[in-house]
Amino acid sequence: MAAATGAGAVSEGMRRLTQLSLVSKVCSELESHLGVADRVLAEFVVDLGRASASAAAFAAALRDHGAELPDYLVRSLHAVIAAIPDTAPAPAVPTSRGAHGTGARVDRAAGEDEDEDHELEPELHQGSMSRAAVMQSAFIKERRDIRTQEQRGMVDAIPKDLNRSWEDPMSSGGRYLMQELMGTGLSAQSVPEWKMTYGKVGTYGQKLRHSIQEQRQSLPIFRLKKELINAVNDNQVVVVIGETGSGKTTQVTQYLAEAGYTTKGKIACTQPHGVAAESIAKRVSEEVGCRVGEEVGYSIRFDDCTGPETVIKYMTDGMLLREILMDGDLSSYSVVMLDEAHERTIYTDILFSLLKQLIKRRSDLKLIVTSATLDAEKFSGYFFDCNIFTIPGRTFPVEILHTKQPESDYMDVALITVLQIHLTEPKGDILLFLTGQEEIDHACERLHDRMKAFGGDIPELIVCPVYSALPTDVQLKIFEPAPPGKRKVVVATNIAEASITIDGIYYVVDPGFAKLNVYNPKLGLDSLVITPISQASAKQRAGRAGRTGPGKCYRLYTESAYRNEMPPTTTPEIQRANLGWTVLNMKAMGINDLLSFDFMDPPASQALISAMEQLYSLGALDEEGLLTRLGRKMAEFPQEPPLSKMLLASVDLGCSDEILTIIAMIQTGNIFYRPREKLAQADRKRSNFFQPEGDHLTLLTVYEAWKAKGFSGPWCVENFIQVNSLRRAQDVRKQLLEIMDKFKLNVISARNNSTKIGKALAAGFFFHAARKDPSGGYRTLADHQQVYIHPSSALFNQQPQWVIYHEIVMTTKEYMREVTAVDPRWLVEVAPRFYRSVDPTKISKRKRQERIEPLYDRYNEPNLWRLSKGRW
DNA sequence: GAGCACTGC
Repeated sequence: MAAATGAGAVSEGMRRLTQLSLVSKVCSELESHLGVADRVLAEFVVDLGRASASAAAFAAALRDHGAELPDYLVRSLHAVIAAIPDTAPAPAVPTSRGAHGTGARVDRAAGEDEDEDHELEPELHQGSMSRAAVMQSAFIKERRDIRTQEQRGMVDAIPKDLNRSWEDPMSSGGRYLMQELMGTGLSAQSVPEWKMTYGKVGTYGQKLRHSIQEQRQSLPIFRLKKELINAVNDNQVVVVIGETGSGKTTQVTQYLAEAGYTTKGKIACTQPHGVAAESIAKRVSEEVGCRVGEEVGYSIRFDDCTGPETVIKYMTDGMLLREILMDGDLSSYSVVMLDEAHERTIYTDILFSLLKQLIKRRSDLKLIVTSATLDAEKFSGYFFDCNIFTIPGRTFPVEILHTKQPESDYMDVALITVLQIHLTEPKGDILLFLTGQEEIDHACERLHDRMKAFGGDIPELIVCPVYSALPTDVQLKIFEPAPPGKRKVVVATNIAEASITIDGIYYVVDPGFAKLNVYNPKLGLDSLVITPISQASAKQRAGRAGRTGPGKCYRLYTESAYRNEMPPTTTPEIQRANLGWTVLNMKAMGINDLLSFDFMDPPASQALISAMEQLYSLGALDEEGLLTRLGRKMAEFPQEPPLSKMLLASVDLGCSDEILTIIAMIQTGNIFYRPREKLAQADRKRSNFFQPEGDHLTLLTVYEAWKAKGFSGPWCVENFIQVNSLRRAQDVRKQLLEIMDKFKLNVISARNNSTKIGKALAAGFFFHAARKDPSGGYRTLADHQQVYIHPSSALFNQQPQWVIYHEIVMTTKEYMREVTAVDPRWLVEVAPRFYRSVDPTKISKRKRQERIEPLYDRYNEPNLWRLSKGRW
């Protein structure tokens, strides 16, 4: 079938087109007859229809599987099929349930050759029916699942208009991209089929319809060019409200360059996301007519694509913060544009304050802060009541649909909605927001499977997962519209909410929710919480549907939930994150009085204090809260302070080679790949790497083994290891190594001396120590919390007396992740500010067993740390 | 016996 070409294929395509419109008609008919609540049944029927090669087959399938449907429905469906003008009576199909009228079939397309049809028909028919048989059990099961949801009131989530048909002529030969990819060297056995389409997505080049200049001039900002330049000339700070699609990000820099600002220095434009900085720089360099890295460049972690000629520099906000650390006056810049400032990353928030001070010192420096409408007044107020410049957006209306009742399981409803859009809505790509990688993978897999089951019967739906573990170039490709006649569904996290331009999206499905990292300073513990998104985020998401034309946004929550339960804006990151790294860097910039620092929205003072306590116990701050020499070195490393401490300690201990690798691996995360369907096999493979000392050495072992195999990709696949993660670890390691070189820190191997490695680990993570508890599990030494070794740990079956852990995750229990066994004497040795051995003659029986205790109770007496003396 | 994002340096 797949190979059918020529007239046969045309007639097949025509047949399927007719088939499709038939199913649409059935569905719209269903809707008018049965109302919304039966749309689940409609889904089922649609599925049956898709699996059938003809109306007759459809009718037969209805009779065979109709036992699951109410009689009245089966009757009315047969009536509908028979009444469709394009159908003609076909030979009755024998059925056990007797006759509900006769079956029907689709007319052949005009001019079709009789013989060919005969040749095709049996094969199509059989193939389709056997597919239908395979699908039957799945559909019935799924329908039951859906029915359960129906009882929970979910069915109204399914969008209404089923009566529209697909506008574009689809390609009948739309086969699966994976078939083209066979033989690319990827092992089909280990890589899920739907993932194999990655490399193909976006390789179609979209021809630009207009010249670049025409495009630039069509942007809403173009009319305001002169006013904008004047505003910047006349004001040192301007807040710019640039709505989506206004062109501010790409044009403002160019206008200011044309106005002569680049003769006095560079123009910096910050972005919260590296992918955005990179893609924008590429776009702007096209417009300017240079290569990236010449006049226009970008600078993100691991990728500094700038040169001596670079005058327009797109960069991450974190990168500009690092530059301020090196040059407090930013003397090489004439303009700083903080773009997407409403996203309120920690870095933008600190840049706010630093730049506010800097413009007092440098009257020639221009500052532009872009903002969403909602925050503009606040931003202006913070920057001396500066002027607000509004650029209207070029957006199309977006119809917003809410559900009538709350959802309890957004995932299924989201998938049904996507399919519904695909089957019934006119052309346009779909963007679905989910909360995490696993959800995305799961969704893509199910969509792909479903589409495969449909075969070539309906237009192709290209499934595009987007999350950070994917290589950047793949992500960038995904942001192009689908080729004509095909539809794309981008399944993404909040990464797609803003910053990144995705064209061709007409439909947005927003369940939403999002995962937010919430830091509890009292417990010193990060936890990921699925929380409802803010109204502002919801608007952003909906806006994604109106970039290319009028769109629709399907919100899988009620309008009342939107109004009453969702917060207007998201809490700025600085008020919910662990501030260790931030505080260390501020100290390194010479900002000592953090409690009276001019934050736009100050973090809780408890969060600042506990960050300072942690830095003190690591030896990065002294008793006065001033940066130590050790702290200064730690600030050079782009990672959490405990990791930097661990690395610096490893230099003295003589195991920095190993610790470098461990740090790179631990920061990368997601090393082991555990596909749902091969959990046992994946876990077996993983356990081959287990080391008796614990997870840190296990990670080291994985990396070393990969290295010994020449950094081989197939080896990773074989061992259920995520090759992208290892490559990133390799990058991180390389970067850390460069910093080590810069400061002439020795890279020494411990040569299997695991004690050295253990001590280095303890030097960074001594406050994450726990002791086996007689009542089961462990208790942390610092605050006696009950915790457990994570079942994925190499030590899960060992349960050693004393351990240190990298982090605690709260899931069903409080689990320690990345656990290593330690000798408690190491703790006293490496962290004298935090632990001391207890005099056995002066303590209680219980304490005598422990023989080690934290030096102070940091929660009840937060200031006690000032009393302890230590030498660093 | 398990569930977890994103970004940034």
